Amino acid sequence: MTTPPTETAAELADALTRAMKRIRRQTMQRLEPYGITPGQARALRMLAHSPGCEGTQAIRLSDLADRLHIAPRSATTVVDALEEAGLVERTPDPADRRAVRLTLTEAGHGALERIGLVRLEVAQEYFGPVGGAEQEALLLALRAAELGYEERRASEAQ
Amino acid sequence: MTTPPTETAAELADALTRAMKRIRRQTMQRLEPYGITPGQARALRMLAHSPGCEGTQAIRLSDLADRLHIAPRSATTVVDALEEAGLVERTPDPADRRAVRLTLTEAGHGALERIGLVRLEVAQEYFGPVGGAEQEALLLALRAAELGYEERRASEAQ
DNA sequence: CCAGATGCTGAGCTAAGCTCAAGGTGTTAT
DNA sequence: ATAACACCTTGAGCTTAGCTCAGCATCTGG
Repeated sequence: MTTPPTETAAELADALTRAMKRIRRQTMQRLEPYGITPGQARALRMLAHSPGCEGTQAIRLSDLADRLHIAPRSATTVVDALEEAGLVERTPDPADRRAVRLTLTEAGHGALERIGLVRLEVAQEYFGPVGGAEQEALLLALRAAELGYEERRASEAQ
Repeated sequence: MTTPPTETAAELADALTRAMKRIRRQTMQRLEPYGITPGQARALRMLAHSPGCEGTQAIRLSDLADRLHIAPRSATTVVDALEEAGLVERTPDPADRRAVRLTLTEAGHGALERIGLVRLEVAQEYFGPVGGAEQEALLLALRAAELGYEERRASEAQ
């Protein structure tokens, strides 16, 4: 639609791939000393985005699995490790005794903060050479693409 | 340096992560019917970027490993699969009988073409909502970031 | 109050990486 | 010339992060 810029999009995808690979690599390396694997970091970030403290209930294991796009059984394993490391706690759901609620411990919040800092640091380093205004523009463009993607998916699912 | 746009960079990294995840997922899904795994696609693309036909010699297995950032032993496995599928050929290096040279077969070139088309298609779909000019700008920004990264790495290695 | 759905986990599998070691080749210094 | 060392590939066996299937405990609609 609308005379596509043919190759630009593909090169964009390539550049994005390289960027992500590098950013992930860097982040992983700097997180390793803390004993945090990428998978654990993802899980912690999901937990952070889910209230779990006041108003709403803490997230349950299967919801975590959904958000991470992994099978519930796999989430069990991730949470095992996180609990072993003292970063999250399994607490029984008072309202449904089958379910397990997950809450971040003090140490979990600490880890999360470190993760945030590392991510910020790496991102700033990587995008350092790009001007602030251009960064904003880039962000807007990516958001536009995201939005389009989500709309498309929504309409496909009817 | 230069009053950093603090959060923008981090959000950028997040947006990039989501974009990549989606693009990879789509590409993978559309390549699956052809029986091509992402790892194989990566390898084929590397082989394509390496002459292998005229002037210079075809690439050797350990070079492929280097470029894919995997251990030589792992490249062996990838190439096994590719050869099994009839997409590449191992040929003995006349000049060094330890080495194995890798060349794309006819079928390999065909597969490569399909891969290219799928990648293009997916990228165009994803970045469709972003204007052509903005796509160019995005690409330039990413290239700037890449360049900075490469310089940094080069200077670190002295 | 019971049949079927739901939530978690044990057991065991797969894919894609890894290391270590060995066999066949090159290369270089004595 | 040859001994010593370095290099290319691959066999064997391990690790990690995911998966499915089955099973138990628990909920819930009829």
